[in-house]
Amino acid sequence: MPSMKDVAQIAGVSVSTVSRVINNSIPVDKRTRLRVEKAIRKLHYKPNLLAKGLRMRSGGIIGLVVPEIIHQTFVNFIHYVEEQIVDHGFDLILGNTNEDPEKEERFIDSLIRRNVDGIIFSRVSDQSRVFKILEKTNIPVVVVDRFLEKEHIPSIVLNNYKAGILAGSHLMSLDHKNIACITGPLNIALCRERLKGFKTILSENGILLPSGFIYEGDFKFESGIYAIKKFLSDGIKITSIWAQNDMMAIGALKELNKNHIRVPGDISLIGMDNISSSEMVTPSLTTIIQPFQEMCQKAVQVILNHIHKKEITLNRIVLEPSLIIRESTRPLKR
Amino acid sequence: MPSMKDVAQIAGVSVSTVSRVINNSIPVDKRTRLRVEKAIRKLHYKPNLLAKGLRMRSGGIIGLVVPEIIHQTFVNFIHYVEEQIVDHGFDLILGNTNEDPEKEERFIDSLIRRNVDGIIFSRVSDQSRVFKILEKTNIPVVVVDRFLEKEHIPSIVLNNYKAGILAGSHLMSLDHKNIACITGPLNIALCRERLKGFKTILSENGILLPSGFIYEGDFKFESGIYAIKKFLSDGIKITSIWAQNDMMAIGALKELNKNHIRVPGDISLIGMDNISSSEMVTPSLTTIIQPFQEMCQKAVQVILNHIHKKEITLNRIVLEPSLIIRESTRPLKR
DNA sequence: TTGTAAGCGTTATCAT
DNA sequence: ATGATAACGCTTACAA
Repeated sequence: MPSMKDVAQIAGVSVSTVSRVINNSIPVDKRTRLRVEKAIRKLHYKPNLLAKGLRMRSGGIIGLVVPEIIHQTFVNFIHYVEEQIVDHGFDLILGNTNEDPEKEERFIDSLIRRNVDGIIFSRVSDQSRVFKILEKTNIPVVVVDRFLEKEHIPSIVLNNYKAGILAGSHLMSLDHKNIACITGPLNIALCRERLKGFKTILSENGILLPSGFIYEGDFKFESGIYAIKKFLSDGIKITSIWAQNDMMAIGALKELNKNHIRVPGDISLIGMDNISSSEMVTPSLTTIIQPFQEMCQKAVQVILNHIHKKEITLNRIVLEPSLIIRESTRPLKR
Repeated sequence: MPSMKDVAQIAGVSVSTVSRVINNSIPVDKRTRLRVEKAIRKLHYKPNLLAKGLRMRSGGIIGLVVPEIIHQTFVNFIHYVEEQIVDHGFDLILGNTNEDPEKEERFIDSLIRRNVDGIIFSRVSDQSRVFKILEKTNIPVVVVDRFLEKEHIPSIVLNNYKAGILAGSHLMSLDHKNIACITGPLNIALCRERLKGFKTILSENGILLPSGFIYEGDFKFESGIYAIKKFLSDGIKITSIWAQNDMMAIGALKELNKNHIRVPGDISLIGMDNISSSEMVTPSLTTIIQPFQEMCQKAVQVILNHIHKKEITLNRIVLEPSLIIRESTRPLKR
């Protein structure tokens, strides 16, 4: 690979001049600029990014930390973050922590040592020790899909409370009164928020959500299956269910099918996330959409603002979910 | 961030000694080594990777090029490649080309300028100009899921012909004789291979696959829907279908459901890829498994071999598909 | 407008 | 066994 030196030699100038031409930082004489550009073309010269990054203390890289790769939510984050990032001339280093604090720490470490320009986390735990490490680096950081109570770190979150409201309202608008909920892990705040919104809107309309009507799952397909098994063996009478993500909703659908309970004929079903399978299954799922693309846009924006020393976002940015009605919900027949 | 200089100062040695301790390249006196290590711990010192990469002409990075991110096949590649790579101490830079040659070129360019240690492609086109560029760099390169005819670049591919054989054999073992196929884009070699295997095994058993029984799709959900619409409007009589990926199979399933054609009651259905939805739908899909993990392992292995100057793989490595039987196929009733 | 030279944080060569 | 020193390829005062 040719270096600036080579270009300088061919153009008959010094390396600083070449640098100036490339970054057009300082005015350069038209004629010499032309000579330099010609040399650059001739050699197919491209500045080395490590040298540049080393010198500028800025690697031209954004790190994205996900707790899992094979999971549509994070695939969305990866997709949209990549899209945003390359648009702004950065490269993306992807790291999967597998929820392992040690892997997480190693990855963050590596990012710091690469002079990254920013780090985007999706769904870290409050406990995560990495924030302590990052505090002393002034590397721009943002958390997506999770609000950290204690830390003063900007986060982009969904209005999960509202999601619960949307699900509940829709079901009630269809006249359902016997309603169940399959939640995600309740040690995750966003699951509690969703449930809270759901409960609130129901109770405001005089509908109770007994604890037996709530099944705590883990966001996986199997949870949906177990939930239905539980509901069935408990013999509770319900006409509708909200599952806090599509995966569990589809699990529920599968188990309902197996027991010859029709959706939406006997039971209306709502999911959340709008994963691709949600419109592929029969019946297609009524679900709640998270604006993933917008979340990632905001996340990258927060980083860029920080880099350019504009307003540093210290609070949270809240985005709104929306309902998409498909085939799995219908008015209660009397 | 502290540098070697800081460590050296505290330990009262020169930077070279610090470097030696870290890389234990050359023997260092036990006592000085201890002093240095203490200083390192005290400062939480970690070598800067850009400086190291610049000096060593090796960035400690592997680039992964995918044509698309939101697509289970590539999600698999991303997942397994990441897994492999960090195991070997590299970081992963991910680039999505969106099938756009210009984006592809920019990405490769960026990788080269970062002194990457290897590049893994998934499914590039034969036309791709980047290989010309890469030829002069002697950066290890490997292609997954695609065999490049012309170039002498190692590739990891599936035995797609065999996949066709597996699908056909399974259907015939269930006594099916009226068989249709929904293919991927036939300008992609692997689709032609799959079809060829399928046709071959059928004809060896005296079963014809008339052109009207073949629908050329594009691997997307909608293709499955259109295929069924076409078969139905053409009025062809079939009892089983192989779709060359699960996405299209699920589309077909959806459209069959809509037309009250039962799977597997009226029609047996096979997919390919074993995407997560394939066991979530009802009936769960009989499908063909690609050993994605193994493919990625081999890919990384090829890169590592090249790096360590061991045997440089110049040929293709072929891996075998396997059949997993679930609910969507059953013996033909007479 | 241009060149010289120092510095970013390493590793590697050559002395000592 | 250890230390200077050059070099990796770039940017940026400072000089000219």
